[in-house]
Formats: sequence, structure tokens, C-alpha cells
Amino acid sequence: MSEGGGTRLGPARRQEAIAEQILARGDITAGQLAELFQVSLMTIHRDLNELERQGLVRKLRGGVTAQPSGVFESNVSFRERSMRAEKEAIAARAAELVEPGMAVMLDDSTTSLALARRLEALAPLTVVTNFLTTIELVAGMPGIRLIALGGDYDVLHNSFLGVTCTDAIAALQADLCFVSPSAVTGGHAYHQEQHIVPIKRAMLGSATRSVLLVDHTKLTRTALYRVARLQAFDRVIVDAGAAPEALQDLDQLTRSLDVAALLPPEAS
Amino acid sequence: MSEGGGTRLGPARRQEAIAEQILARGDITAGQLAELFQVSLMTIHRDLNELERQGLVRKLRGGVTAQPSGVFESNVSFRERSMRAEKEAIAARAAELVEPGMAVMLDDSTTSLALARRLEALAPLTVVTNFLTTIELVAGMPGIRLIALGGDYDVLHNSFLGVTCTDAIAALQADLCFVSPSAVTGGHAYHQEQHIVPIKRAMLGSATRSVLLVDHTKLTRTALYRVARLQAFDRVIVDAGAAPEALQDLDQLTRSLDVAALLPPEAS
DNA sequence: AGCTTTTAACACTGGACACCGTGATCTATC
DNA sequence: GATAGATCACGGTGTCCAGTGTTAAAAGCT
Repeated sequence: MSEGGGTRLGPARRQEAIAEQILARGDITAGQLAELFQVSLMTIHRDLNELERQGLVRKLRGGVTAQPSGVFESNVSFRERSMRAEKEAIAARAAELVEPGMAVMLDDSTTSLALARRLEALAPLTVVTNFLTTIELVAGMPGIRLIALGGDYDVLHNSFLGVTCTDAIAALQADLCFVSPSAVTGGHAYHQEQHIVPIKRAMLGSATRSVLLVDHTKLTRTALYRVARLQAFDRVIVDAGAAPEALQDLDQLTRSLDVAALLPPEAS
Repeated sequence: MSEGGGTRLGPARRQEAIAEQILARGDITAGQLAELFQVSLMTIHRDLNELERQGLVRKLRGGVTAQPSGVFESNVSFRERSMRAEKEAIAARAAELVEPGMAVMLDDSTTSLALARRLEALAPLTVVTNFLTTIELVAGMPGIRLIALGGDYDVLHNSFLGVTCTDAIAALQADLCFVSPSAVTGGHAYHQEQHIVPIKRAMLGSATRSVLLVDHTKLTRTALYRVARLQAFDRVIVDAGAAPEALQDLDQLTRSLDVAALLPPEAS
């Protein structure tokens, strides 16, 4: 991947490319990067500060080095950007299950957020969620009744957790809930963080029908804590990027599998 | 208040002015408003849609009418602009009661919001509230643990209400709660909206000590629903703008009255 | 000290987005 | 069905801010 003389990138893409360079070469100097991307030294330094803040690289006088492996792959914000098309595809398919008048429950995942953006068109609707980002979004939607799930605020996820939250969920009953795990393996859904698990389980238990939203990269990953069996969900939606054999395996283990085709690339 | 030929306002201020007009006249047509504010019909319609979304007015073919009384006063953006100095004075005094380590509960009043702004300096703290504005504010404060009270979202107050909320409150116990009514008369605190009352009562019941925050304009007003006796609060804080005889009366009826002097005007 | 690398401060700019108007189309009401 | 009112769709315009560069000061290294 040669960058020299290429078109000028936005900051996000450039930082991604910088990270790749560092990952590939091990280390590099700020001056070399400035030359490579045709931007000023100052801009490179700002990019590196951002990457360091995200925990991806280490800055030291005279250059930067890569962090020990694995950190890059697990980084959230990068994954979020690259899986956008998949999430939109899944969200579009999920939206088809929602009918006006329903009460739907959404967890604190970015996939659910993508779904939330599409709900305004399906009003009247009741939306229940513990995700502050979704709450702020839906609060501005006319025709949508919003029930927020309170609880202990978690900065990392920007959502509300804990007993207060599970209690609130238990006191409700939604028609449909959408949950997204961080990994799916061997007939089970997993999540890497312990305190998220009870929330998703409670949602599962407080909805008449439940849907699991999974992008295909999660099929090849693992996470520590088991959330539930796939059979516990009435439906599983996965995007079409998954390997055929993975889809076959998945189909065996789910009550109803739904493969969402990628949407035509947006005009954006 | 004459608007004709005045300077062109931003959309927020114009909408506020439109709301005032409607409140004052009872009803009016879109065409009249367009003439009054020197903007196109389309813009007026957009403004009215927004006001309707906020629940302030009702649109019907041929014009708009005001909602039943009291609603306008409840509107957040309206409340926020009034009595700024008084609220700051009260909030400053209230902040003196908060000590690091405490769990404090705040209701969905702009006075409580003013208090919330001062809490970052008192970290570590636990803040409990059902007010979305406060939630968003406190979520960004390092060192403050935030517990959000969920419930049915209310556009008018930008807060969460209903059984879900009162249940959540009942399951907690704070050291200190701050509540602000919309009127205080004859030894009782009142609020003009029925569905707010159970929330404030629940907060009162779930805190070891409770404080009522009142700006002096509320002493001369009345509202329909009784919240609680003033004796039920451990302390009442009022700003110094009240009439001396009103303060004397109040002193008779409260366990502990606190008169907050107005602060020197801020540089902002 | 003398050099290089990094940070700080300030001004500029281009693109995004909010805001508004115009004309066409849709929809209630009589 | 006629008409006034409301909405839709599109394009223009101004504002705001993220992103960037430049210059100067600060901080490390040898």
C-alpha cells in the first residue's frame, strides 16, 4: 500500500493509515510520516497523540513504535468505522420486524443504534433502552414514546447498568428486543464484559420475541462471558459478509437465521 | 410586546416569541405570524411543528391554539431563561450542604441543574437524577458517579417519569435530596403537573435529608397539586429577593430556613 | 551550549449543516 | 370540485467549527 502523492485523506482515514504503517514497519519517525502523507509535522504529531490516547501506539522522542500485538485488533473506534456498512444492512433487515404500535427494547450496542435511527419512520412506537446515545437520539423523535432504563452510568459504553437497570427491565415487557453480543461461537453468544451480561439477559427475559444482531466478524471471535444460547433467540440476523460454511454452521444452531445483504453504498 | 420591523431573530428566539404571542392571544393564524415576524409561511409552519413537538401548542387547520394553561411555564427552555441570578444564588448555598462522598438526588428542575453544575468541584460524589439535561451534564464529569433514573420520557420537562421512575427511586437511598416545586403557599409545596408529584414525593422518601429549593417568585404563586408539607423538608433555601414579611411567614412554617444572598454578577 | 524534537498559540480555510425561501404538490373543508 | 391551507422538494446562503499550517517557545538529547 503506497501512499505517496495520493489524494489527501480525512483525519480519521489518515490516522488509520498511519497506524497501519506503524504496525507494518514497527517504528517510524514523525518526519517520515509527514513526508509520506504530505502534511505538516504538527498534524502528524496531533494524529500520533490521538492514536496514543486510543492506546494504539507509543510515542517516544524521535519517533513512534507499535504497541504489543492484539491491541490494534481489539480497538473499538476502528472496528466501528469499518463495519458500518454491515451494521446498516443488519439494521435495515431488523427494522422490517418492527411494526407500528410495538414496544421495542434496544441494548447499548452500535448496531442497535443504527436500528434506532430507522425507527422514526415506524411511529407510533415505544422504545426502551439503557443506551444514552440512543436515548438522546430518540428523545428528539416525534411520535416515539421513549422509556429510558436508568442505572449506574458507565462512561465506557455511555449506558446505564447495574441492579437498578435490571430491575427496571424486569418490570417491563416489550414486544420485541434487539441484542448484540461481542462474539458468537459454538451456539452461544458471548460478551467480554461481565457487567453487561445481566442487562442483555434481562432484556431477553422481558421481551415476547428476541432478536440477536451479529455482524460477520463476530463469528470468528471469542469473548469471556457467556450471555445465552443462540436457541434462546427467536431470530438471528447476520450480514452477508460471513463465510458460507460459517453461515451453514450458524443455521444449524439457530431457530431462524436471517442473512442481510449489503445495501447499495450510500450517497454519503 | 411589538415585533414588527424588529431585528431578525434566530429560530430559537423567534419560536419563543411565537409561543408568547399564542399564549397571549389564545389563537392566531400562520399568515399573521408570518407578517408579524417578517418570515415566510413555510418558516412559520416549521416553527409551529417544533412547538407542537414540544407540546406547547396545538396546530389545526387555519391556525394554532394554546395548550391548556400551565404547560408553557413547564417548558424547559423557558424555565431556564428566567430567574437565572436567583437560581445561582440558591444553588451556591445548596452546594455548601454537599460533602465529598455523599449520594445526592436531584429532581428535574432548572434550579437543581444549577446546583449540578457546581458539583464537579465536590468529587467524589454520587449523583442520582431523572433529568436528562443533568444526566448529560454529569456524564461528562470525572470523579462523579452517576445513577440515572429511568422512566417514561417527557418531552416537556426533558426528564423521566412514571412508575418505572418511582420504583427506581424507591430502591435507592440517598444522603441528600434537592427538590424544587413550582409554588409554595401556606406551608405546603405545590406543582402544577400531576405526574411530577409522585416523583418528588418518592425522592423525599428515599433520602436521609431533604432540601427544598425555592426562588422568591414562587412564594406568590399557586399551583394545583400538593407535593408535601414544608415541614417534611429538613431545610428550605430561598433567595433574598423575597419580601420580608413573606420570609417571616415562611420561617414560621419550616424546620430550617436559609436565605441565599444574590451573588455578584458573573463575567459571562 | 547547540541542536533536534515537541508543544503551544493563533489565524486561516473549506466543507458541513442549519436555516430560509420558492414553487410545486398534496389535502382538508365547504 | 374549488379553494385555501399545509407539506414536500429543492436550492441558495450564511455561520460555525473541525482540521490544518505557521511561527514561536519549550523541552530533551548529546
